[in-house]
Amino acid sequence: MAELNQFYQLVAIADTGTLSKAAELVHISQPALTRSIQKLEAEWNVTLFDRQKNKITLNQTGEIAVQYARRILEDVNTMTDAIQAYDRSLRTISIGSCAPGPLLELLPELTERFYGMALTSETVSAESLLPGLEKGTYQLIITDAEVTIPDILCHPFCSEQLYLTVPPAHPLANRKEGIYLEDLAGETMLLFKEIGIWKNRVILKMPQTKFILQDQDEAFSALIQVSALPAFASDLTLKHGDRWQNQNRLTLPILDPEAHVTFYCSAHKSRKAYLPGQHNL
Amino acid sequence: MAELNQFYQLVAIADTGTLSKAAELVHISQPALTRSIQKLEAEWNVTLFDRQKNKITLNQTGEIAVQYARRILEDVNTMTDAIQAYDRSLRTISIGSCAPGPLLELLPELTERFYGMALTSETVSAESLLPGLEKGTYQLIITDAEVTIPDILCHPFCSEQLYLTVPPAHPLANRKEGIYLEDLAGETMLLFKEIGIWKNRVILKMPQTKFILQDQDEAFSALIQVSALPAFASDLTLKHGDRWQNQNRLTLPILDPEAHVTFYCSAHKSRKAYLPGQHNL
DNA sequence: GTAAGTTACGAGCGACGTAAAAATG
DNA sequence: CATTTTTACGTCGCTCGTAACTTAC
Repeated sequence: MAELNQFYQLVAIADTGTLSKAAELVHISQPALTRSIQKLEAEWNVTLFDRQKNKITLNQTGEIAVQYARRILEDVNTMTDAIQAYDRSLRTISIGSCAPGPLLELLPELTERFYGMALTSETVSAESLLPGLEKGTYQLIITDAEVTIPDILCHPFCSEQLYLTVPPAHPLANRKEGIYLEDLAGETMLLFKEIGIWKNRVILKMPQTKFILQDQDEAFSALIQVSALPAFASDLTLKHGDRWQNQNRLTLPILDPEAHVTFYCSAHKSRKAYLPGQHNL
Repeated sequence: MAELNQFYQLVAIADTGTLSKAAELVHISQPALTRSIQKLEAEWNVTLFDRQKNKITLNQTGEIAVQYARRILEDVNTMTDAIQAYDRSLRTISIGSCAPGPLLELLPELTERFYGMALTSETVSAESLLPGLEKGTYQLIITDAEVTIPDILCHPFCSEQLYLTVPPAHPLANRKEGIYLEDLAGETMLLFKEIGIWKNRVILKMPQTKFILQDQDEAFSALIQVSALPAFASDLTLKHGDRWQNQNRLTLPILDPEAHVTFYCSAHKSRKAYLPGQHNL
């Protein structure tokens, strides 16, 4: 039987023009390549090359063979890609969340419970979560509202409380009992860009506040360190991130009701095992 | 590198359901098949089967792999078919003729001069010869008129003279000087079916004559033997065929001008070598 | 002389088959 | 007990690389 190996060698000869260079390309000796091609010709009982004493050239039959060989090798490549991608998908839990905070709670738990599986997570718009769950883009989604759809299991998962962090010298620093969003009117704040649902719940209700956006995690931490600007935090980011460690800042709870969210975790009932326990509730 | 061999084995497992039967199908021992499949899985770093202790079943990844493997194996089959067909076409001289007689002259000569090449010939309608030559269906055509087309070489090749054969007891048997087609009015004749141009030149001009058609060569010879009916022959069929041997028949020349034809042989100038010498001219 | 292709020859590795073990019904 | 799969082990064969030869530029 002809083998892919030989197709590969054939294409290499077509690409390089000589047996010697092709042999180098496919990492065998030149005589070995000669024999391999001779064997292929014998197998098919055809002539693929015009042979002069020290020169070989693809003949018409050979050109046709190379065309086919190229296509088949490509097909085999897409085959292996597809197979490996599918296999990986079986070992991967993809998580979509409407906010970054719950992922801080969820990922460590899943990492531990499903050792050996790959976890991918992203914070995306709330509207794309349910379609993503149904199309299989996500096996697990985190929403800020309960999901009631047949075959989809939904548990309350955790809550998140928003805080303001300010340097001790900041005028608001003495408001230990908490502040309201409207107290921040006229202020300039640092704001992490990927905050999902918080944008609609909080930021859009603060038209009087100016925000300096930052989408890189490290850069954000650095800015927190060097600037005196207030910024948002939450019980979850405070609990998990090292973003706030050693920052010498005060944390003041936001008292508006929008600043407290309950998150729900949903998965298809066939993926029941992925659903986490309840946290912070 | 994964090899076609393994694809074949994979498909065999999918088709038979067990390693044992598949091993039999692909003519290796069952442990060898186990190893080969294990190697494939290791190569791709993927699991293709659900394994119980003494049972294996294709998993989803495996099903996908089988689908691809089937298609690729089919593609390889069409590949080899195409390559071998093309190679054969390079070693084949296809001849189209407007009459069977000249082929009797031509084929022996070409067989000798192009030993190792395959010859295919057929008697077809005169109109399909030139298109066939230009499309490459034929490399050589025999016509009853000269061909004058650029890049096409045309030589007069041979002539054919029509005869009537009758048993000695036939009323026409004494017409040694020859007869005319109209003399056959009212007669019933044996006629070989595949006569190409002769149908238009001769048969259609004999509305008063009845013909018994026969398209099998051997059956025609047998009928000649046992019947007293007149039939057509020609100098070429008399020279070459054994159809007339030991038939104890008289041959009378047909005196009509239509009964004598000059044939021309044409080929593309790139196939100049195929053109035969001149015969019977 | 250099570079390319084919043939000859010997060696090593890989795939094969046999045998044995383990599990299932 | 028959069937199926996996592992172990020894052998055979295939393919490889080196070397030598031929040819061409």
